[in-house]
Amino acid sequence: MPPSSADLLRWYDRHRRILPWRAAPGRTADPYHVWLSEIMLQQTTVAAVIPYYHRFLDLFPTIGDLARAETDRVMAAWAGLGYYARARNLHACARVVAAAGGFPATLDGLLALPGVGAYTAAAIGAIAFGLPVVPVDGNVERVTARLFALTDPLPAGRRTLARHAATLNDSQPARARPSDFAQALFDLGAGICTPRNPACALCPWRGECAGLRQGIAAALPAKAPRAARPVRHGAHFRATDAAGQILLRRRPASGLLGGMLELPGTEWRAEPWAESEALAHAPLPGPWRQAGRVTHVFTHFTLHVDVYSARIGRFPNSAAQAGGLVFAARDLDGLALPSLMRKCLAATPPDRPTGAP
DNA sequence: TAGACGTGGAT
DNA sequence: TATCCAAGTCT
Repeated sequence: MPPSSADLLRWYDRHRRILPWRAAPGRTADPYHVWLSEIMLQQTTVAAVIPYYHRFLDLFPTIGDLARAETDRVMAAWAGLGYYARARNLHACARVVAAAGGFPATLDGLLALPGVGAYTAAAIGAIAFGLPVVPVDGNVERVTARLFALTDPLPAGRRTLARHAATLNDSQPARARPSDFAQALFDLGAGICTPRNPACALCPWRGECAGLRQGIAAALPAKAPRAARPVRHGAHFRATDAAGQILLRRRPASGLLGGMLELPGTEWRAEPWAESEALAHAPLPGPWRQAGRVTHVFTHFTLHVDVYSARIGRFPNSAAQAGGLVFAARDLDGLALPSLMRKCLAATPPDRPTGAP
């Protein structure tokens, strides 16, 4: 027997989560709010997103404000959230949408926007425009795998999962409330059908769940084993001048931490850097001392950074010519510094000026 | 298709 | 401490 969308919606009406980007019952959400939240929520927890979401709406109340903002302001507001291509695409998308006078209300139109893939297009379509589609995110994959007892490991089994998920809204109650149905699936996955220790006894679909009936629900979806995470090493340099300014530079516009600021440093490679070797990459003559060591875990490698610190009287012009950017240390909070670089700065309190107490 | 792409919290 | 995980997209 297919799952009853009416049962899920009834459960949702009693248990739905209150979230800043959600419309009040019976109201339609603002497409700008839905889109902004969906981009932020990609591979990111609700708890991490909420403060960023509020800050963005404070800084950029409308998509026009976001479109007109300088890129670095957007990157700075995103700093710490990770996956910075999302911020670059967010800004590009805002410009496209603002120029067009609003979001497209079709799946194909949404899918053509920068940073909007199959999931996000469906989510915006269902939530903001009432399109009768099922957005398939990690929650919906998990619910679907368990409901139909689909045991093919991810990511290979993704096609099969999506095909089954697309049938979830086949019945009339779901079709009548596409926005609520999509969000009901999210809430079910986040609150009941959780990755570990699912609360099957409380599930509105417990009677129709093949995974529960077969006793395999908690083990689904199966996932292919992951590759081991390699280790890389780097060195970065914190130079502070007499005025309390520090020297930064801009990373390339694409790739890892693309478009963000960083302390000048070496490349990141498999072999550790000997001190003498690292110092050859210092942006200034020094004198440098190793002031800290930072470990940072990225998705696909672990990075160990030796952080060197030096206080010099005044930055030479050659530093700026080499792409160096000078900022007051007290302004660092508002800069486009990724978490890795904030760790490096926190690990190296600035050297005291000679003679200071 | 598989790998690149961040971060912080939970277990 | 180690591993997993979170409303994925792009190449």
